[in-house]
Amino acid sequence: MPPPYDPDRHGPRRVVGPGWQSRVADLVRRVPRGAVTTYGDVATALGRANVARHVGYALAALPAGSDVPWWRVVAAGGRLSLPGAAARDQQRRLAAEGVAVANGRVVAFTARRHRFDDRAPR
DNA sequence: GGTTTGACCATAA
DNA sequence: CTTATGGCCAAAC
Repeated sequence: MPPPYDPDRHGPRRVVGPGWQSRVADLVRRVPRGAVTTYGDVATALGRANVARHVGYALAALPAGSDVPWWRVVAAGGRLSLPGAAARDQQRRLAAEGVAVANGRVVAFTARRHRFDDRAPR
């Protein structure tokens, strides 16, 4: 039996059905070092352009120590939309791989934006 | 059932 | 550049 879900420790569990979490994770894993993508791009690549928010929820639920580079996912326009201290953590992680962030925005966002060439099945 | 809450987004002013 | 608004979806309450 899995332990009971604890929103305080795992964040909001807002998914778009079974498999959503892992499909988001698999896609984000493909974003290479030094590149970024957006919640909307991930949602679109998964065939659900209207559930960008749930991409964020899925990432928020990742276990600590996950191999998923969640910090490479930013909001539209290259903005960092994480609450409070988490945004600084994300900025630090991005900087560690050469992605500069200034005033809450990824510098040269368009150039660093990753394109999901092959789209995923619905 | 209804209301609130978000790691969102596009658009308008 | 900024804020405001409406739309969106699913879980929590």
